[in-house]
Amino acid sequence: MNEKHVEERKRERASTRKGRGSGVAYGAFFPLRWLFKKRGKQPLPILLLDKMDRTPEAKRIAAATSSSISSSPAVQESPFSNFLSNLSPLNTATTASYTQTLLGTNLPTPPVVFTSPHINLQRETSFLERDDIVEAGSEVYKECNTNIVQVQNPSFAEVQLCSPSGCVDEYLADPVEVDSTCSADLRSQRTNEVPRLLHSGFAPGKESNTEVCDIMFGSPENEAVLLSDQAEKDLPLSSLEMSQAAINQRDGKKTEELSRFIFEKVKESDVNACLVSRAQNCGENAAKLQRAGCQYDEKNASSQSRHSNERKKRVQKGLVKEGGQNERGIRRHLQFEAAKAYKFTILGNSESPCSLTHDATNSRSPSILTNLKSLASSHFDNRASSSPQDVSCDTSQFPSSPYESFTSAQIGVNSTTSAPIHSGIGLHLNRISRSTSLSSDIFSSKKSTRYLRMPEQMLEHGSNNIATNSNTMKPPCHSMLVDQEAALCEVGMSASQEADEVEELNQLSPKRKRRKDAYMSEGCKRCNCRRSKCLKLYCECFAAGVYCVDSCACVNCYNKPEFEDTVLDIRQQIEARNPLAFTPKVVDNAIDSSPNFMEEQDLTTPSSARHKRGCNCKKSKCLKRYCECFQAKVGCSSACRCEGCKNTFGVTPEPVYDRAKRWEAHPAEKLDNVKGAIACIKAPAFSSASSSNSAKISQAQLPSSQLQPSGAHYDIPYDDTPEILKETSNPTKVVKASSPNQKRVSPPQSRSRLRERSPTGLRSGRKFVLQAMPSFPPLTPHRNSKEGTNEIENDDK
DNA sequence: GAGTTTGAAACT
DNA sequence: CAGTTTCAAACTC
Repeated sequence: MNEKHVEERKRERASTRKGRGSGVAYGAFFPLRWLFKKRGKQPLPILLLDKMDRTPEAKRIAAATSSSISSSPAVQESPFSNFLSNLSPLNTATTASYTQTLLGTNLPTPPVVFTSPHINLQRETSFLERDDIVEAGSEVYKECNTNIVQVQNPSFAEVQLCSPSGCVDEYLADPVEVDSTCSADLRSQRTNEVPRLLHSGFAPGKESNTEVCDIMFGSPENEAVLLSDQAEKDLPLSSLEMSQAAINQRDGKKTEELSRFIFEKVKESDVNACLVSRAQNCGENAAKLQRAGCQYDEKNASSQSRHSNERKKRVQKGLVKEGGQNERGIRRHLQFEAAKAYKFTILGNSESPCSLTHDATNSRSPSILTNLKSLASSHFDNRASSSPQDVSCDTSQFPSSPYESFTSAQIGVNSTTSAPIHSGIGLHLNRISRSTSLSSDIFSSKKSTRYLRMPEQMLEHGSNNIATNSNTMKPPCHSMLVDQEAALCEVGMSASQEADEVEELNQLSPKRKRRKDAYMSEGCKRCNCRRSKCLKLYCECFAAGVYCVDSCACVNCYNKPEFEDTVLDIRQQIEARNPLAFTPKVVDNAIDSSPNFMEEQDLTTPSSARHKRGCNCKKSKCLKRYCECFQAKVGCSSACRCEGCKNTFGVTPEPVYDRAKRWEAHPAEKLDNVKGAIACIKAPAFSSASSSNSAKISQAQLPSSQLQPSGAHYDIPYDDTPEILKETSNPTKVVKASSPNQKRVSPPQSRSRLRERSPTGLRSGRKFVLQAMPSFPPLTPHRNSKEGTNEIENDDK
């Protein structure tokens, strides 16, 4: 942190600024900025927290940061981009309007990464009736309940968020998926053509580019025809019942090819141009789709159509302040991971568990499916409670940027169902991102659960199964570009939950009660940061991946949409230090374990969840909210290093730390413990997880075979192999396997000896765990390796 | 509401 | 990387 860096950053942004105004959809290029960063073409800006203030200069810097996303001149001037810029003129009011809004050179660039309602409002609207989606969703819900296994690709099994206000859905739902669903065959054909083009070489010629682009993103003309035909044939809902297998096959192939293709395109710096073209096509599709959607409305949903049209008019007139009262307390989730996922895909990182291939293979993870199931359940529960008039669905909210598409993707309906996926650029970047971060979609669907209105609730309902799942499932990619605020704040709680809330509220201290009350009334979490600028993990909002809201009492807050770039930078820096920094603190054992284990676990108990890193309490005895485990209403696990733990949600007979110390003092006991652990492992079934003490024991002694690789087992303590555990001759190893406190347990010589004996075994095993987890993919290759290193180090500890 | 305690996060 | 500092929430008075 020094002045030099500040100046460099200013200059860098000033120079970048000059390149703006190219008429390129801003959002579409944003990921490339990340790409260039990662590829070393642009140094990572060093954010100077200490230098930041509310001065105009600082704001200017922040604004400049936000605006420094335009494509490079080189890209813009490439033959390919020139060609594409002449293609697919924006001839619809929709596109023109939106493009104009975004491309105004003098306008502050709206936050794209954090999909903003404002952006949405600027778009012209066309509505599919929400009831249609809801109705379709009901069908899917049945499907999910009866045969969840059919959902082979969780990344597409997104849950339509259905807030009472409906505002989120309205602006994010995208009916193109209907198109994509119905045109699966056509798209498959296109997909099949991609390899041919790729193998035959890609020349930046006009025809080839056009062809590839159309194949890549789908011909807008064809899609439009399909849409129209579909609408005329009155097919929209029937399309929802299309074979999931066919869809997945198609998507799987396509995304894989797309990722490859995009990677090639990035190399040629022409992806921007291609995206431009597709952004334009997207606009065309929007108009066509809009027409198609209107036809359908007229035929099938006259009453809803009326409401839709009324709302459309209001929106067009700018009279609808989306959400109305319902947007109070609304905030936007930070959406970094989506960008990273996209970037990752662009980079074609084969190491990433986020890779498409990985996605395809891991998408069948039973735990994922289970989570999906619960999510679907909760989602549709919410959906069922939505009032009809609030379920209109704006079909024209095409994302014009990848980020917006991410948003839609995340909130969009399960593609198995009516999954709104965008044609054109949005659709495909979206799909890539979704494929790349398959779990994130599902996990981020936490917004669809009534327990997860806000992060704090996620913790406070940690004892609840669904909440636990959601906690667990809040992924590193948890905060994908989502405009989920309304949902987070609006989704209601059940009566019992509310009663619990009230009871809990009554037990709180007055101050805490006020805070809690404010929270409950606001429906959103509020921070009170004074010095961190809400850009550190100290800030609960920031740590939760949400923007601060006006009701926050924070001072000098930078965790706001207008500082999105700053937030992104900071977040990236934090994740560089700790890739799991933004992962949920509480994970569900169910996710960490095999289906068998899940069956044997009582998932309704707090013990089914545990704190990811474990607490480190010394004085609170894990009996106060200082303790993160206690706060999350989960039992302390073997990951904890607490002293004198009396966690009522799950207390080991003997705190691990104490036990570790005892072992250290009396090594002879180690062997006994080892034998006991092995005996426990060999036990046919785990004891009831509802036992408060079982959490630590079962987790610590769980054989790795049951922990991997299906789940998001990114935690450290339990991933040693059974072989290691079986080596009872070396008690230290068993201590390692069963306790995260090995750092304090293992004598240095033992550790070194362990390394000597198994120089690679543990490392590979650790990496396997990390790479096998679909839910929390490393964000960058660097981080990937770093994380692996960290895990190894932790292992050594 | 002010002050203290606590433990996580950040820093050195 | 262990120790220290910073930070904000939790808690007490």
